[in-house]
Amino acid sequence: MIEPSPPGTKERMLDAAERLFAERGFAATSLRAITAAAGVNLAAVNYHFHSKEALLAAVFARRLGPLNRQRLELLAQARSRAGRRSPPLEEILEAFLAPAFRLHRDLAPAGPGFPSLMGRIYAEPGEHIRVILREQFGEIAARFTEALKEALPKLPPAELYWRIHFMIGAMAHTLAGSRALGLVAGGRCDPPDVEGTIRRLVVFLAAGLRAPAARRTRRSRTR
Amino acid sequence: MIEPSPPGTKERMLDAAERLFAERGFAATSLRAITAAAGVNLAAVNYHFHSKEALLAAVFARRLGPLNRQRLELLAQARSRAGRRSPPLEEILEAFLAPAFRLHRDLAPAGPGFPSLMGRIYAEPGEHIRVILREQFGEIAARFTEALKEALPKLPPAELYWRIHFMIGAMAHTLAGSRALGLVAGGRCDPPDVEGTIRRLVVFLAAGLRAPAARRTRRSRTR
DNA sequence: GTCTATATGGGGATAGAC
DNA sequence: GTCTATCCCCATATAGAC
Repeated sequence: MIEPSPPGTKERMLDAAERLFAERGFAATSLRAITAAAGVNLAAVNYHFHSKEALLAAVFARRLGPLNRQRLELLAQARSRAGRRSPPLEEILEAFLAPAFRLHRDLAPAGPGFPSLMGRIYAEPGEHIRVILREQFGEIAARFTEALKEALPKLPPAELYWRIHFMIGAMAHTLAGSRALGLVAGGRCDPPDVEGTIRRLVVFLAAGLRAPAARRTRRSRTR
Repeated sequence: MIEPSPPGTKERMLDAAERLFAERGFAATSLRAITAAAGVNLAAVNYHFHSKEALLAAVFARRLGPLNRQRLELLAQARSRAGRRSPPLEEILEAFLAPAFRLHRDLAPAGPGFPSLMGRIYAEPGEHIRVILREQFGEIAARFTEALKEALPKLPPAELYWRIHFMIGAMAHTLAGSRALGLVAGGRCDPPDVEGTIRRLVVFLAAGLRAPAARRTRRSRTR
């Protein structure tokens, strides 16, 4: 569905890198492990890509291009449905969140590699990763921040920025498919239910974003 | 305030490890870098701790013991204030969140090492880390899940588990002090304002947790 | 484009003197 | 408890044959 043709060397390496980076983290994954999993020679990684870092960048570029295009398209659809008003907050959130989560399903045979990697990447240090994030998310962040501002005109901008930060945290952690869920739920949640996850996250985030801004005055700290 | 006596070799190593693990990630940080930063000999790490993984576990154990005790104490205080009723949702959230964020301030001279590390650790793969998380957070997760259930009696348990998951994601991402904030806010948020951050996060999460559970029926997916 | 072989450096861990 | 010196392995990257 995504790529029906038999994968060549380059694609097999991207697939393997995507999966192993997601499973073990960037620094902990060796090029040897990747080339072995892909069934290609070790030297191929330096022929097709330049370096390990460039391989990571290629992994991201391959998915995030289409993914971000889909996000913007869903946002545009929501805008055209809304006419001159702001689209409903829920539709903005869904346009942002759903494409990432649906990769879980659409890439099912290849495993949950990329979404999990995308969820983790926000937490990984390293300069190259910062660069990848800025390049891939800059426009998306600007467009959705603008849409959220219109949908929440009464929220002070600083408050909105914080809440977007919280939102990204919730999204990333959920995408990462973290073990932490098992800590608390004992297996009672259902990770494969992608649409349910999106819906739950949208409901949660919409309510959080709509909350009245915190007032300055609360009881003084005792500690 | 936390440790007035001059730090010995072991403490200096824990300090350096905490900071470097937070800045560079576990796998990307060498023991050589840690011992150099601490001003101790390389071999000391294998004398005082057993291995690199055991050093990481020691870093966590040193902070999470007091931190989790403080969380339970704040929860107990909220319970006693509330009498026979459930404590307000906001106070439960604050009991859970505030101790972690206040380390940012209380450990200020040593830098934001541990909170940032704690925020990132949820996203790091690796079996040892999973073990650390389970041992350090098991009781906390159980106690706070119970308190949240009482405060939100109408919320189906499965929904609550998901929302706790979202909550941990927002907390972790915020603790990690992520670069992503800069992406969206352009420096208009104020990370050092710890109490403000706690307040904002509590307001956001309380609203999300209180949202009516999502209904099954929404418009059918077009894609 | 793909392979073998290797250069070059760094990693964690440890032995054994002091 | 702390040091030096070293073991042994694995990392990324590249050279050069096919």
